[in-house]
Amino acid sequence: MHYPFSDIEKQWQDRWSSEHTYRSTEDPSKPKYYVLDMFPYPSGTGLHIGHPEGYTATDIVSRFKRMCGYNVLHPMGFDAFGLPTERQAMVENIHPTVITERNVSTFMRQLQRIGFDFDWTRMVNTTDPEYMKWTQWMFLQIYNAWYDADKNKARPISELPIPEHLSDPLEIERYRDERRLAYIAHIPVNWCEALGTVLANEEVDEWVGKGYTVERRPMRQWMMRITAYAQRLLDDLQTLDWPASTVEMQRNWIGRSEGAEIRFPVADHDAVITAFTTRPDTVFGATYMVLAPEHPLVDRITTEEQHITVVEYRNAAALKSDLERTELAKVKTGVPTGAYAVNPATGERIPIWVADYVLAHYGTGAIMAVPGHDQRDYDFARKYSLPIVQVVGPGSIDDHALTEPGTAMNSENASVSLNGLSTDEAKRTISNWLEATGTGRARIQFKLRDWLFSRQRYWGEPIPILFFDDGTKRSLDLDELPLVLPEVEDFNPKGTVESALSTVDSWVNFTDPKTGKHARLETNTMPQWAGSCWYFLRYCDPENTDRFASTERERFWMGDSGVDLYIGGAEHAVLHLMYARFWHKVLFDLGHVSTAEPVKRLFHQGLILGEDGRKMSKSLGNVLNPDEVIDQVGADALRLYEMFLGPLEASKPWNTKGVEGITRFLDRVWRLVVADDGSLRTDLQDVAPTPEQDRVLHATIKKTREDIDALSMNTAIAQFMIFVNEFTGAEVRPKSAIERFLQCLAPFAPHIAEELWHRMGHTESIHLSAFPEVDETKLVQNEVEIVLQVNSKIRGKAVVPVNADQAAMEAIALADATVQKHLEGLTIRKKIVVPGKLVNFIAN
RNA sequence: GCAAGAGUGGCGGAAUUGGCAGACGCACUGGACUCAAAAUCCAGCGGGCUCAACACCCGUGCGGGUUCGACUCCCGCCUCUUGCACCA
Repeated sequence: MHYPFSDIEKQWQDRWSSEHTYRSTEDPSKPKYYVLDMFPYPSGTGLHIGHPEGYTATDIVSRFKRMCGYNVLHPMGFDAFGLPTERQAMVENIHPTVITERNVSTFMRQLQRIGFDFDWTRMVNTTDPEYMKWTQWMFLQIYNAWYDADKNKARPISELPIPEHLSDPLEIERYRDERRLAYIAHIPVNWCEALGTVLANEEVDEWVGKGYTVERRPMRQWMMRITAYAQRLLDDLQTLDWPASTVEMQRNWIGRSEGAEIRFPVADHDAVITAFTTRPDTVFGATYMVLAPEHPLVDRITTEEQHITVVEYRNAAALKSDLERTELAKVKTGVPTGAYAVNPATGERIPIWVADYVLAHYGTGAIMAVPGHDQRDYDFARKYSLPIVQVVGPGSIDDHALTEPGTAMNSENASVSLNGLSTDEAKRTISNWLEATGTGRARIQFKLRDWLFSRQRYWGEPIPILFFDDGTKRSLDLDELPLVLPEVEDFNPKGTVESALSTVDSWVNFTDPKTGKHARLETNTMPQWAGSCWYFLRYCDPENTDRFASTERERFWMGDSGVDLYIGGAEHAVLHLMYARFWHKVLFDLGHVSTAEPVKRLFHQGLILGEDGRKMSKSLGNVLNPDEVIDQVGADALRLYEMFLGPLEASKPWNTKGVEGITRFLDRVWRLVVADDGSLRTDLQDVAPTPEQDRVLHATIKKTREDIDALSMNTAIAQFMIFVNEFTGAEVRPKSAIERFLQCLAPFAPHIAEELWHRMGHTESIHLSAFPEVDETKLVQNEVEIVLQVNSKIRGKAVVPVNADQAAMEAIALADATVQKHLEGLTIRKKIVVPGKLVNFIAN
């Protein structure tokens, strides 16, 4: 029969809660450890089986660190703003606040059943007005800041030098607005009519996959100037202990490329086309130019004859989705504008085309096409019979473009020659020439784009900006925050580009008490990412009403390296983790936080797949509910099983038989201490462990310590099983060894460990006890088994004293019958002796 | 296409300054206990050869290489997963 997990788990959870066992301490004499989970979105479906995986891992680490004498912060909260709640509210016709409360309480109940050591007094909820207040305040910090490129940091907008020629307040305001880190722009965005909102590029796939239609539409939007931080976001990746794949993804996302921008005058026209290229050394081979269909110069330079063709082409391109313009469109299309540009290097007139293989939002939206050395340009030139010139050798451009570096050729004019130079030299030389002649300059281009920050939804943080009738505006002061959402009758999409907030006239339209002027409030709200950019700061000091967190407590917990360990899914590798880094850096520049990076060590747990090896989903019917698993086998078994399944970072399938193996193990642990009748076992005695028992015990302590630090929970549990196998077979079970084993087990299976600890006579919680130390002397073995080899093949084994010298080992090896057999008739040419490992005779 | 990571028994997985491949668990087989079953306990469990033991041979995706010795290091492939994808 199973041990009584359902009784003891509930009982200990209640007792830990009433005794505040896991209340975070802030003892300045002890070091701190901040271990963080990515907080969940409280969906209506409740916790799924994947949630406890990462949470259990952090729970183990936090319990272990607490037992090692650290002040530990292991908090939990809810990322509760977002579209699904609003949609659920619409379906059920209940206010999102109520839905959120309901979902949060379900999540909390489920989390508590698993026995996590979260300090619930520090719980945060992004929709709580007291939390929102600081999200809005931080937004305004960003809004009221500009990026000082000289000092390479953000500074308050009040410190922005205003050019002397500006005197009109509106002009000064515009000058500032153009430099704020949060600003309004009119750009094409992903608009979803059915959802009634714009979506971030990264969100589009998800909703299109669910059958929604997303179109590109130019709209007024709030943007975050994350691009100002591109270089720092890239550089600081080196300081982080993050998964290589995530660092790589962020690097790609930032997409730094070095090159030059080159100015091409339009022939017989005053316009100039600026093109960005990473290969300025090939400028002599630029035989045509291409503008993106959306490029602002297209209208100005297109000739009368080409006008209709170009307009038609542009309209067709506008209707294409991004998918059609990229993935599906392997065949490039384009039309000539009829205009010509002058290649500044060759002085030749080259035709200007419009083609949608050039993206409006990257670089300058225009390229110099070098078909000889760029495959895309090559394909296009071949299709439309444009000239192809080779300016880099060696090799032939008969079949394809030569994109590799080489030696410049055919690249000479009256004032500069690249001929004979390597690609690197040629780049330097031409960049200097461009600069000297005013036709261009070296430049670094990033792929990263500014962050689209506004949503046209109800269920998000309102943007605290007032617009006055005279065209001026002001941001709300701290004493006016939080700006809370108004009650609405109906938050369904209105088919307009404004959120449901715009329908609440009394909220939107009012007389500003501070200025006495008539004002309109911004009706856009913030995206879900906003609240998750800084929640880890709020955990440090969640009750604070004067600041998002006091300086002292922020410094105490964020220390000099920020969050010590952050565990969450890899799906946030670029979005949340990039946004949060940016947000944190702005706060850092403005002096509000003490670290340049929020998270020192990051780890992604893998997916738990269905028993069939496929991703769990409702439609496949392979979804598991943690509540059911706990009902059947208990929380400790659920925790242990999820950890034993395999490496934390790997995706691995659930296996019900495997769960049985874990329950069997826990039953064995129970029986190590408790007899069938429920009393303490009589063979549990105050005796000294045997040397072998001591060795297993200390190996277990050592492995537990090492494996928790390495997040290798599965191998620690394997060691627990070895311990239990060893001690189950013992006639007498030394109490001291069993107790120390329970302390090792405690972070993993907190309930059973606590119960047995108390049954063995302790009155204090095992989770507040000091983690056992390793006695290395107990691990030293007197004798070791070595391998005897002849010509590198294993021919025997021998047990030798651990300190046996080479001669002794050789002698033992030579005495082995099988070794002798294999050496018969051969001469030993070489002897390899590795102390404690092997003896190898090379003979022929 | 580019980038990152992975490939080990029937299954999940262990093992890295190069030194006994398969720890631990699951499944399976046998035994003990039982009238019997379940549970529990004990033992076995990569493949080949062998009645069996000893001995021997093969074996970490494939093909090469370095080395006394390679799951581990190097070169070239194949497959899978994830991410990015006309980024000039």
